[in-house]
Amino acid sequence: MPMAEYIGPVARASTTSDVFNAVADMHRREILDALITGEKAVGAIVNDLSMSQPQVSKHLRVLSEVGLVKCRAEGRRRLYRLEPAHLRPLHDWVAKYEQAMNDRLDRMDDYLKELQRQGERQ
Amino acid sequence: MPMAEYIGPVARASTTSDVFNAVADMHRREILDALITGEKAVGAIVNDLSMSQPQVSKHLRVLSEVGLVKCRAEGRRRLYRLEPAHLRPLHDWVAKYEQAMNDRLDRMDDYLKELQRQGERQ
DNA sequence: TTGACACATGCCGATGGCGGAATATATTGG
DNA sequence: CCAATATATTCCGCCATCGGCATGTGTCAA
Repeated sequence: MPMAEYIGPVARASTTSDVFNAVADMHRREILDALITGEKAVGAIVNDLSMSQPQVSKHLRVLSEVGLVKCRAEGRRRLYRLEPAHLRPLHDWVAKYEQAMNDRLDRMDDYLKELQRQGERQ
Repeated sequence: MPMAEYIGPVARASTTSDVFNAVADMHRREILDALITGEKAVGAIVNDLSMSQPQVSKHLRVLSEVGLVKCRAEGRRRLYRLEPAHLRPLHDWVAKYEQAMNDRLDRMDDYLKELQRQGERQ
């Protein structure tokens, strides 16, 4: 068998800067979860979760680049807030599978709900 | 300033085998999208998308490990099918943000729908 | 059994991304 | 201006992952 010439890695889909990758990281999800109650300063996030400050800043940068958070300066603090509308791509993508989801396994779920309704009526 | 001792990389959240990471990869999303119409053999996927066969097999392995696809042998072919129920974690996580999503930007959406309804009535 | 087909797996090089440490930048108070 | 605080950025090492290539494994057909 002839050894084929090595071609080399093809230009890979440049990662970060798409929402799917942004939320793939657990720590970034934790940060988003922390912001769900309202805007927070970086230091508050650092305290709430226990991550280093540079780590938080860098993750916030990634989240910012995909639009999932916005920043507002107040004195020497930066208040970050959620921009949940930018989860749309993710939401829409998952929604495509809900039909299939309902068609397959969640028949059982419907069945259970039906039983429940009948139980309530008696 | 004293040089701090280097501690080394902390045990990082072991990646693959969570759904978020599985769908973070564009090619894996394409494979899932290809399976949305029903089960397909590996070769069919290789043809539909244009990826190498080992690439497809490896991505299918990752998707399989997180339960997003199941495999069925038919002769010498392996038919893969979607298991959309395993998108639940993703779905539930995104759903947490829908309230915030509606509360913020989609007031405009509601407003547009209201206008539309009024337009239909006249 | 042999050969062809369908797929999985192993190995490799390269790249990206993550976290830690250190430093830079900006803002406030005295 | 100076020190302290709050955050961003830079540099670096390591590891995971990705894709290409080659090969292994199982199945069918003749």
